[in-house]
Amino acid sequence: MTGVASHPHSQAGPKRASVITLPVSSKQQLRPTTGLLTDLSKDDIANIFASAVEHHFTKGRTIIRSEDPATHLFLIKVGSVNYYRVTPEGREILLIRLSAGDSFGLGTLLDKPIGYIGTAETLSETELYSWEHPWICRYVKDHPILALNALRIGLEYIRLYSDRHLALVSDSAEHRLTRTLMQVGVRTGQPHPEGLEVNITNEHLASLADIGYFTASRLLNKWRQNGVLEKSRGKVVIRCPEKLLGQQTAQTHEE
Amino acid sequence: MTGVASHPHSQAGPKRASVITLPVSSKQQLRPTTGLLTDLSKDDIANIFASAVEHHFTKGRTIIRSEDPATHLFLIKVGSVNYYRVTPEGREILLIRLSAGDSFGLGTLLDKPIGYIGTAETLSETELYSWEHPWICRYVKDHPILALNALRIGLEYIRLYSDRHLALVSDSAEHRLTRTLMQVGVRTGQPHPEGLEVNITNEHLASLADIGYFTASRLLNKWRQNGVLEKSRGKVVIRCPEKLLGQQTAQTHEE
DNA sequence: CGGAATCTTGAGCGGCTTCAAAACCTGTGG
DNA sequence: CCACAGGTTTTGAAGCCGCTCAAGATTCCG
Repeated sequence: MTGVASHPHSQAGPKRASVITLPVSSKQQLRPTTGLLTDLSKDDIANIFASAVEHHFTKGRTIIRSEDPATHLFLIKVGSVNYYRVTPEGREILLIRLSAGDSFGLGTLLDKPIGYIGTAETLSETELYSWEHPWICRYVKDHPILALNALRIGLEYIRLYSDRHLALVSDSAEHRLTRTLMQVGVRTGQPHPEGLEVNITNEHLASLADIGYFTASRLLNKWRQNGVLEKSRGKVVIRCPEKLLGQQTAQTHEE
Repeated sequence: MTGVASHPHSQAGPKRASVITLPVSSKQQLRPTTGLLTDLSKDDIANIFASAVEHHFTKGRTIIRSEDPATHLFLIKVGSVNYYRVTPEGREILLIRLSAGDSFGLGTLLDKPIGYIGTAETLSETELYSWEHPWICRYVKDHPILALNALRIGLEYIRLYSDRHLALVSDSAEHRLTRTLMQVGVRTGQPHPEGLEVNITNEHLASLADIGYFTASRLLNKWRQNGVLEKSRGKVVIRCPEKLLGQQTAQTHEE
């Protein structure tokens, strides 16, 4: 759940997202190096999109469901979706938040696909491309690079996921929330006169950071009082990332 | 750390490990469906092994180190290794325990490999095959199936890893330890007159289950007193798996 | 305006972790 | 054969972080 954040960002366009450098001290990789369609020729890419089906989803729709047999590969054109799993007790655990350029259903590249790992649900109006298993599967045979791109993405997920895991067993709730907030900010944040704007609820933030619902609220409030960020319903504006990172060690010298 | 367990089991031999059914109620997949070399022709496999370099390691040797650039692909011939990462504070967090038939260093299939994710350290006398990045990389170009196998393995890891994560945020320490014990038992356990023998220390078990060192000792003792298992230095013998699973709900009605 | 979703704030407590110290087991070498 | 050192395990006691629960305030939207 935690910082799983980062992800691909390329696709249709000939331009590839460049790796941006962050005001983050640690060596964690916040931006992925490649997307699913990286290194394919323009013709191939055109071909792929020509074979895609476009879908339009309203907010709050479920696209795929955890455990279902994987039949379609998806790539997000515009919008964002939550990718999560549900515990036996019914709690939803966010694995990652995907946005434009990200893909899911990678299992469909396999001849005998494994079931979808998580459930994908739109957070806003979302458009996405989809391909059916037989087609994508045939296509992979001719373009092995696709399988390699998927492998790279998968390995990056594993790394990010183990990052989150390490944080969960060795960091404090506070530390984890800063990590998560920074990562989500970098991935899906929007420029804002006052800083970096992130559209996310406390609940989702908490789930991504693997902390309690209320704990998140308390921490965010503390930071708001410190002037590090602003908070309103479903939105966070990070004013100074540096200070946010600093909080971890500086702790609450006040209160 | 947790149930990461399962993994490939095929390779040189023409026989493929069949999926075994377990006395485990949940639908979790304890045995992987394929190994890295699945679906390659006999000739190809022979070819691959002909190009491999064999290594021999004594107990406690480090084979690869987390963050190092990935230069070699490894496949375990015989023995077992711990695959772990280290927290900033120096604690070792076990990601998975690998054994014969398992491979690591999958990032080397990529043209531009990502660094090794974890550190691999032998637990016993271990023999393994290795291939250098340029070679394996060239080979993948001609045999895309390799990339697909690696992708499948990666996706299975992601699922197992998120399983572990869900368990960590929603299950009790006790529940997690039973899960872990069963998984390790199935993967690396040996037949034993009294039940299933698992060679592992409390410390490693605890790390895989994401629980404290001492908590593991206490739980194991409780179960030993209930006659569910036997414990000695570095070894656990599971007498009745069913009861072990039952513990979770049955709790300690005694004490 | 009403209702639903989101967020705040306080108080209590509980499952694990942490720390300390001692017992134990195993292989090694004298 | 015994003793010793290293790694492993046990057991007790104390304490804390963050979860849980309850109840209210706030914001949004139709």
